[in-house]
This record gives sequence, structure tokens and C-alpha cells, in this order.
Amino acid sequence: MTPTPQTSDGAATLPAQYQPAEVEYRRYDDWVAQGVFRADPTSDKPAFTIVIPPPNVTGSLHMGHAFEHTLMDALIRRRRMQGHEALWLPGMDHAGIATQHLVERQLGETGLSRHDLGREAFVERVWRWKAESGGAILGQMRRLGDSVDWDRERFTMDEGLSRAVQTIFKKLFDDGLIYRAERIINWCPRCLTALSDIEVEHSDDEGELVSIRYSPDIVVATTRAETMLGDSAVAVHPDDERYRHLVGTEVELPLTGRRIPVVADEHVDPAFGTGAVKVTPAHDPNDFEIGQRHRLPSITMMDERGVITVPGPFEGLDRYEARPAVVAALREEGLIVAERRPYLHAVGHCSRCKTTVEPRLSLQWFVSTAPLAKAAGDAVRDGRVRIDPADMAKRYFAWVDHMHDWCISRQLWWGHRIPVWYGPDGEVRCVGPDEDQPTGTGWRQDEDVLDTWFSSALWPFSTLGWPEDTADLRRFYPTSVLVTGYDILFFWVARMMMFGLYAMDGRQPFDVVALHGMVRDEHGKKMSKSFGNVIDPLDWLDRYGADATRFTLARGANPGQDVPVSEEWCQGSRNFCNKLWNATRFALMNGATVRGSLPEPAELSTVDRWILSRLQHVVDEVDEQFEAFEFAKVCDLLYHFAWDDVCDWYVELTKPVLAAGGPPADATRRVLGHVLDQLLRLLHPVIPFVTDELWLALNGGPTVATAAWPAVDRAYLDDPAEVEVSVLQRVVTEIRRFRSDQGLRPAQRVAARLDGLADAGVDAHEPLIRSLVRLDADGTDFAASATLAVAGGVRVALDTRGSIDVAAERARLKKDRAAAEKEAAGCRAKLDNAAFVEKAPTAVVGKIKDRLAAAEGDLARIAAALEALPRV
RNA sequence: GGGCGCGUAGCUCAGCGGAAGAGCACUCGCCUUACAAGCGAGGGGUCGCAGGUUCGAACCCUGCCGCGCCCACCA
Repeated sequence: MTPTPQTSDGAATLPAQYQPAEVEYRRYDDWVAQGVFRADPTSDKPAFTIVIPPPNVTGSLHMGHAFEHTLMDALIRRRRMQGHEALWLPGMDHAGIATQHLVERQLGETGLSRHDLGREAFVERVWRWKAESGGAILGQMRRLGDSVDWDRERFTMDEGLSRAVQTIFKKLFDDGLIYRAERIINWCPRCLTALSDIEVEHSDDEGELVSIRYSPDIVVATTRAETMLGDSAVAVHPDDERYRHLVGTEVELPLTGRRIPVVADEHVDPAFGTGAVKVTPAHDPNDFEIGQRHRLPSITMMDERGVITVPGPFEGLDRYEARPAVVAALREEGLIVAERRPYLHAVGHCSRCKTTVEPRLSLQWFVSTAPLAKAAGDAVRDGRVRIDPADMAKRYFAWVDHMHDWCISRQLWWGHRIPVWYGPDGEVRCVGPDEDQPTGTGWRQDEDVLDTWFSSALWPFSTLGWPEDTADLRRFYPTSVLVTGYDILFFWVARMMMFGLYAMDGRQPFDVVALHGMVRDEHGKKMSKSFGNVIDPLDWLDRYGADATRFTLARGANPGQDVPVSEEWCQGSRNFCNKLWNATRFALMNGATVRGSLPEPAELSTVDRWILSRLQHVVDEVDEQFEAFEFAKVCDLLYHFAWDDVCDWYVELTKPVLAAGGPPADATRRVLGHVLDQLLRLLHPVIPFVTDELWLALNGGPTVATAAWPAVDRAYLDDPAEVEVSVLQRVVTEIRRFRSDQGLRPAQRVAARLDGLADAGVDAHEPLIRSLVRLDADGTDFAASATLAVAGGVRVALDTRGSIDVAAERARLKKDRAAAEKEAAGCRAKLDNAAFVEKAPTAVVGKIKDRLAAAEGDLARIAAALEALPRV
């Protein structure tokens, strides 16, 4: 924790360029060693808690993580500096299906399947893999600078969380909110497991709609012809005149010889197709319901791998082989009425492997979501939980208000095993965490595991010790903000709400949900491997540093909006870090200090008062934007304050003062030290490394991470100083423009006379102005020279000797005159409009009058300047 | 089939009722003793189109056109 070496006079010797790699590891280790990230449940500070959306244990840090972590870290670091007991709790998710797949794929490379190993050995292998790869993302979080409390790291499959899972399962079971039933579920024939509705992605796929004659009077259409083998009825609408006489009769199901009834059901849309529908209760959710209503048999015609099981010519065929085979067979019998036609329709795919999902009748465990979802909706409706941005709440309501029961059992091995045992006589016993498992012959535990999101749903309180009544739980629950992407609003947020409210006696899991967007490439395109536009944050971390990476991400973070990033922007961020580095370097070389109290405003120069006043505004605005999760605006404010106000103006205005020395220089050194000190604090949440390194060089330690967050000091708000400096800036800019138009080299010193500075109220700054624009005073009489430049709202006549490009200056003045005329005309038109003068607020009218006066003033001065130009 | 969002400078985006903004890119001039990862100056937009409301519209309303996303059991 040694700060940058300092010379005896306190000025640190910093290299001319910021080298992130050199600094970052050192700073992070130092923070950990100092225990900066550790949260203390016994302190009397207000608590501020964020639980990390646990990344997949087998994953690697991608840009989305880097982004999300940057936002969370910024929030946490700011609160820590504000004196909160800030807890950012890290951890990982076992990611059942994803992880199992990964390990199965590895296994596959050696020619083995999980069944070759057996359940126990396989699960053990997954644990080994977890131990091996699980640390990767944690190491990457350190690289990013995440200020997480490493002492509280959790894993969704660790002992405590497993207890939490069993506890809530038991509670739900006992409350009748978990049940086992045979239902149509989404089945992935490749993963060989059930999926919840949201694990299914729909896309419009090209299919073929074939029409099949079931009887002389009935033609049905289908895109899944093979499922006819499992048909148990034909359904028509009860009011459909065409079919009314057939209801109650039977038709012979082609290719099977089975006779099936014609039933009437409201579900059928008489306007669609022929108005007659084949009914396959075991393989279609609608048909299942029709089947229930009419007591039809459910005939399973394919197995879990999608292979036809109906005895006959199609048995053993895969569903995709069976489809054309069935159509061919039907055609042979002359039963294909309309030829196939292309048909675009929504098809469900496994979100994990993209395999087409097969609706399948299956015995699974479900959570009865109705009461839980109601509570989850109400908590947002009544304002206990705020979703930000507010628009997103609509999506949330749409989801929780129409939620189906949640299929939670998965036919996997990696996950929390369902704590239910079946007895020899058909008993079903749910075993809680402290209860003994049933012994005796014939008892066996359910083979399935729980949906990964079941344990994720407990994360905000299970990680704090629930179901035990721990100090952490009492202190840090409810968590303060949940930061996550809008893409998992349903997967995770809604379910945390349901389980949090349920398990914690109606207390919400978080007060605010701050939703962010997805990281995109520089053209707003989704990053994807196939597109080749994926950016690896680790690459940026290595080449530009964590701060540059973070700043780039935070700077693009508008609430709920997607975030485009590109390497060029990261370079810009790197440059910004370097700018801060050099500003501090300049300050240290010039004896800036943070020691001693800040002089009273009365003891300060206008320029010093100006920068301090600007600082107060920035502190105020940064706070406001932080509270609104407007990270992009926070970054923008600080970027411009640092670069424009501090570096481009304050430092430059300050150079002559510092060079001159004496008491004014002492005051300025103190102000410069203060401004940088405050600026580094304000930036620390977003770019923690470089700010801490520089802050240490300025302050000596221990770390800016625990320094107090800046507060507005109204005593240093100073409107007159701001006005005066803005006039000064305008004068300087105008004169520079004149020099540039005249093709004067920047370094070329020119003798000149400045007039009108007194009228503009900046005559006191004449030496400063001269030094900034490199115009020397000269005793020579300039009477014979011409007025060559006019500075906007202020009157500055500037005389020079030597070769002046009169034509260029005339052109410039004419251009300025045209602009001023346009401005004046616009203002006059408004003021001539009686309706405007009458109805617009007086402040607005006043502003227009001011603008007109300014434009007229400019016109007069421009005219004088043109007049004074030498004739050529 | 429902729902939501977006079209503002070459690119990515702020602004959301009272003078068109930022970053990057671009042009010109500069190694000015903190920084060329820099400094100074400059150019560039009838704010998707058409109507309407208003003294006033990029901003509010309506309708088009063009994108994007989410949800969905129409065979």
C-alpha cells in the first residue's frame, strides 16, 4: 500500500503516461488488504446492499458482465463513500442445464455419455469441473475492480443455499403451492428434459401445411402430420353449420384403422382452414385441453427422443423422418387434399440448444403461481418495489398477470434434487432440511432436479443466511437495488419477487430494480459469434485497462437502453484517464496541495472562485444523475468538467498565477488540490483504479475508496465569478479565432492593443488574456492601425502591426454580421408578434429582448470594425 | 395475433414545449516547458414523412413509411 514515491517537497514523480497494468493489480490487492469491501453487520451506518446476479459457474466474463458489474460497482462504491454500510455480495450460479451440457460435451469427446458414468460419478465430475473453472470469472471480476465482499461469496449449490431450497420447497409443498401432475410441457428431445415456458424461444419457421382427408366430409390441416398417429378425435366448432350433423359420429383415422369421434369444442376457430381440427391430446397443449373436456384418451405416439412408438410402418422413425413418410403414405391413399404449401408459423426452440421443442404429456412438478404472482404484481403496483425505467413495469405486469404454472422439474442430474420420496405403497413424502430421509425398502427419491431459476429466485435472502435468522439477513435484507438486464426480467426478477415476498413474510427482495440494456457493437448490432462482432472485455482490460473499459461502458449506459461499444470509444476513455493522470501530474509538479483548510471565497481570485463554483454544480448534478441511474450523464458531466473546465481552462488560467508565485499562487495551489481531490472522488465509483492512484499521490493515503463523497458547499457557489469567467472565455476564444483566421502561428507573438475590456468587465484579466492568446503589450502607438476583431457580446478592439489579411478579416466580419442580422431579425419577429408577447412567460420574452440587444450590439461593433478596416 | 420501443450531424447517442447538443470521425494550424493518448480554430443537421394542437413543436396529438424488441397453445 505504498503510494507513488514522492519527492521531499511532496510532488510525486509520475510518468508522462498512465500505465494501467502497472497500477491496477497493486490497487486491488491493497483494497482487499485494507478490507475496504468488507461489510460489517454490526455497524450503525445505513445499509446498502446489492446481490450480484450470479454468473454461470462455467462462464467467462463477457461484455454484458463487465457492463453490469461496472454499474453495480459504481453504485456500491458511491454509497460506501457516502458512509453507508455497503455490501456487494458475490457468487455464482450452478446453471443446471447449461453446465450439465458443457460437461456432457467434454465427456462426449472421450466417447462417453453421462449414463456410462452413472449419476453419482457424473455429478462428481461436474463438481470437479466447477472447482477447476469456477474461479475464472472471479479472477476476472478482480481485474474489473469489482468491490465485492469476498468473505461472503456464495454458490447456488453450496450447503446453505441447498438448505434454503429444501426449506422453501417444503413450505410451498405444505402450503399446497407445489404439485405434481401430468401435463403437456415443453420437452427438448435433445436435452431430454422438460423446460419452463420462458426457456422456450419462439421463432417464425417455414413449415408445410398439409390438408388431410379424414372422411368424405372432413379435411384437417396440420404442420405436424406425423402426430396424426396420436389423434384421438376431430374437433369442430359447436356452431359450425357445416359440421353440426357430424358431431357425435366417428371417422376412421387414416393409416391406423382406429375410429375416432367428432367432437364440438369452442376452442376451434371455424374461420381458420376447414374449420375442423385433428386432436392429439398427448402432443399439443390445446388438444390436451380439448381432450380433458371430452374425456378423450391421450395417445403418446413418440418417445422422449422424438422417435415414433406407434406400432406399424413408422415405428422407430425420428419425428422428422416420420413426417414426410406419413404424408407419402397418405398421398398413396389419395388422402392429401391440398398439396403442401409453405407456411410460416411460430415454432418453439430449446433456449439452450435450439432444438425444436416437442410439446409432450409428462408427469412433472409445478409451482402454483397464481397467489405468488399476484403478490409479486402488487408489490410493484403499490410502490414497494420500483422498476426503473418505469416503462419496463408494463412488461413486468404483462408477465406476472398472465403467468402459467411453473414447471420446475428437470430431467437432469446437475442441480438441487427434488426433496420428495415415494414409498412402496404410493406414499409421497416431502422431506425438509432437518428431517430424516425415509428409510426402509421401497422408498426412493424423485430422480429429477429443480429448474436452475428455482434456487436463483432465493438469491437475495438465501445468500444472507436464510432460513436462519442471521445478523446479515436482518441487516442487509431487503437489498437496495437489483441491477440486471431487461432480458431476465421474467426469468429472474419476477421469480425473486414471488419467492422473496413468500419466504420473507411479504418483505420485498429489493427496493428498486434498475434495468439496463444489452451491450451491442458500434452499430447497435447484437454481438454474436457468427457475426464476428464479439468484443472480449479481457482484451480491453489488458490493452486499455479496467478504468477505460468501465468508463466506456458506463458512458453508454442510458437506463434500459442498449449500449453500443467500440474499441475507438474505449481508446477515448483511455485518453480521458490519461488526461486525469496528466492534470494531476501538472498539479503535483506545481505544488498543488490538499493540506490546510480551503481559503474563504473572499480570499480567492475570480478564477479560483469560478472553478469552485463549477465544482459545486457538478457535485449537485452528479448526485442527481446517480440517483436516477443515469450513468451516461454522470460520466458526461464529469468528463466535461474534468477536461473542459479543469484542464482546458482552469489549469491554463492558473499557469501565470502559479509561475508568479506569492500568496495568490498559494491559494491557487490549495484550490487546485481541492478541485482534483474532489474530482477524483466523484470519478472513483466509475474509474476506481486511476482515481485511487492519483488520489494517493495527492493525499498520501489510505484510499479514496473510503474517502467521503463530495457534498455541495453553497458558500462556494458564485454566479458573478461564473459570468466573469465565461466572458473571459469568450474573449479569449474570439481572439484565438481571429488569430487562426489570420493564419498567425500559435507560437508567434504579436504586439497588440486590447480595447473595451473594461466595458466587458474583464479588464483585470488583461495580462491573463494576453498570455493565453500570445499578444504582447507594446508601447507603440497603434493609431494608424485598424480594429480587426470584435468579440461577440463584449467589445474588444485589437490592433496589430504587420501583414494582416484584410480580405480574410472582412469575410469573417461579414459572416458574423450575417449571423447577427439573422439573430436580430428572428428576435424582432417574435417581439412583433403580439400573441407571443402576451402569452409567453415574461422570462421568455425577457430572454428574447436580451438576445436582440446583444445582436444589435454586435452589429454596431461589427459595422465599426468593418469601417475601420484598411481599404485594399 | 397482441404489447412495447426507436427513427436528431458521416457513425453511436443525449435533448422531449421556449436560441439545434456530445463523443468519435472530418478540415485547417500547432512537438505552446501536465498530456501528440495532446493543444487551438473550424465545417457539418429543413430533428423519418404528412397533417393537426400552440404565440411558439425535434419535443404534444393523428395517420403513414422504415427499423428493432418482447409476449403468444390458432391447427
